[in-house]
Amino acid sequence: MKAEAQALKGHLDVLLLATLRDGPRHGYAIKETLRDGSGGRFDLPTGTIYPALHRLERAGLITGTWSTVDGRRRRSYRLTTKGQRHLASERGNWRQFAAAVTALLEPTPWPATP
Amino acid sequence: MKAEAQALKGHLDVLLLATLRDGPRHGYAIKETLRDGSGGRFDLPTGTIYPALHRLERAGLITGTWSTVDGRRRRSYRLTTKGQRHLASERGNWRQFAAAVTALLEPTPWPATP
DNA sequence: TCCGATAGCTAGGATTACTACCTATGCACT
DNA sequence: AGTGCATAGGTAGTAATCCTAGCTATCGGA
Repeated sequence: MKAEAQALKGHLDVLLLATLRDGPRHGYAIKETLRDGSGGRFDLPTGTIYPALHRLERAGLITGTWSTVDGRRRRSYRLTTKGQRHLASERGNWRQFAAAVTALLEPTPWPATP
Repeated sequence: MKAEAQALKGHLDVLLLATLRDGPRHGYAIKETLRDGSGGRFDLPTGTIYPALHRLERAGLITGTWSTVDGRRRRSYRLTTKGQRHLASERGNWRQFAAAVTALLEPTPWPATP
């Protein structure tokens, strides 16, 4: 398994929710938003995306509706109210997590906190 | 399982290596360094620490040596050359990962990039 | 006609952090 | 003397989740 793989653990859900911030999207579009929004870094296989979306839907954070566009079945997902709240709180959580990791990795004792 | 738990996945190894940056430490001291260095955020159980250290040793990133201090057995770990290289590259990796996640989470289109 | 992009899906494997438990020493308090 | 806590090490088994590998299907272009 790639090293990159494990790094996402626990953060994928927030990222998926974030892609729905500006309106509903279907799975494949979410995948592309994630890829493009990360500069190609998070180019996840559909085998990662779809199960994760089902998980989020089961958790009541997103809801999906079927539609057909050009003969292609699409399932559009949007954030529920619960999902919006969750996104907001997880965003704060990420900031703290990232700050803690960074602090441990780069112990630059600030060049003088005035 | 706690949400916090999954968040660490894939990042624990780097954090453990980082605690050895300034010299050898034994497992319990590593646990404390992690706890204190993260403001109490990463207060990991020994059942997480020790297996992870064994994993890192198997991978050749750290080496441990037994000693006895005050009747207590201690296993002191230090970074190998390979481990130092790994830490350096993973630190860069973390920066990029964190930047990508942050970019996706907070789409603040900078207030004007001059 | 075949291939790639789009669009959706599942089963099973691999990894990893956790819970829960165990042993043992030294010290402080009762 | 006995109890509990911090220190110090460890294991077995479980849960979570992301991946690989595979599947179906439509549409447009080479």
